[in-house]
Amino acid sequence: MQKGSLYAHIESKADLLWEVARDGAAAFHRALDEVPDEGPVIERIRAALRGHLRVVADQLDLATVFTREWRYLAGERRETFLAERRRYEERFRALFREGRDLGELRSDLDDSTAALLALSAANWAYTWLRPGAPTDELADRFTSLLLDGMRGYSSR
Amino acid sequence: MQKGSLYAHIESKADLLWEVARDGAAAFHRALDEVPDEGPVIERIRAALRGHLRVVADQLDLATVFTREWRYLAGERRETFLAERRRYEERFRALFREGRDLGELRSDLDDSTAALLALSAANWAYTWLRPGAPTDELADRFTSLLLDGMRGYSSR
DNA sequence: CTCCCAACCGAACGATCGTTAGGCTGAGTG
DNA sequence: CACTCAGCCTAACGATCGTTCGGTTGGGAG
Repeated sequence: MQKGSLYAHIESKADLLWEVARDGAAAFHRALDEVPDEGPVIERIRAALRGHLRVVADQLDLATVFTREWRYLAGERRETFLAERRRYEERFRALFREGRDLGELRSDLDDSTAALLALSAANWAYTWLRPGAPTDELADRFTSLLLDGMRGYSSR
Repeated sequence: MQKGSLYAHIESKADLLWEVARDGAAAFHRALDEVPDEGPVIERIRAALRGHLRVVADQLDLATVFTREWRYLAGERRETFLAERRRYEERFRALFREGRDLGELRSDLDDSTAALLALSAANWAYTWLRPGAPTDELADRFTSLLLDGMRGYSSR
């Protein structure tokens, strides 16, 4: 398809970015919706990381816009998008907070730092994950390291 | 300064990118050079993370090129840069490997996953860290989480 | 005082980018 | 069969980008 033909489907380049950004936000939130809100928090964290990495590998274009290209959005669209992004981060943070409050994670856990560390790893994946790569195992390795750390031995 | 005036100092835009990419690689390697190669591995990991985040906060432009914009390098320059980048990652991985082999970290540690997780967090920082931010404390929070995990209690 | 030289300005060039508009094609529909 | 319509191509427009080049400025050095 030639570049001009694209304009039979979109209004402007900025509109296209906005559409893709919304699709990306929806994809990541949908992945989080699949995570049960009952059961062991540890399993839910694992599921959330799996879901995120799946979106990255299966819809790399969406993920790239969601994680980086969104900053070329302008004005109100940018603000609206950022609110969705913050909500996504907050949903992640809530997982860690709940795990701590329920006694499944250490009582002195800083949920902001925990979410930042987990989401940094998840977000950074868009730079090197290739489409179609198997990601569940990778997500589980991350989860295991995040939960049990590098020092001492696993309690599982 | 007008855009044209820049060409009194550089040959081309591509050359400028190449210079900055080399400066960035040098800055990150120099930060790693400051990490002692003796002493507890755990302290060296902390120092390495501190060093990386310091470069990000103090030289955000260099860090941005080192972590993302390098991919607009072409041909041989790109390959040369990527070799330096891989060497940087390998130096990180070696820290975790040594920690495992010396018994300071768990014996079943996957040093590749560990380095990937730590460097993902360190790299992602360029998207949100603002220049001049205090980073040592952040690096230490990351280090603590990575070492001891979110489950159980710290052994320190 | 004159000259030099580094550093920047200002205008212009071709190339690329975002966008528009008109035309072609081919698979339905009546 | 004529007609529609979605989907693509092609050529062109103004704007921006990377780059060049001659000119201007403001300090030193002789």
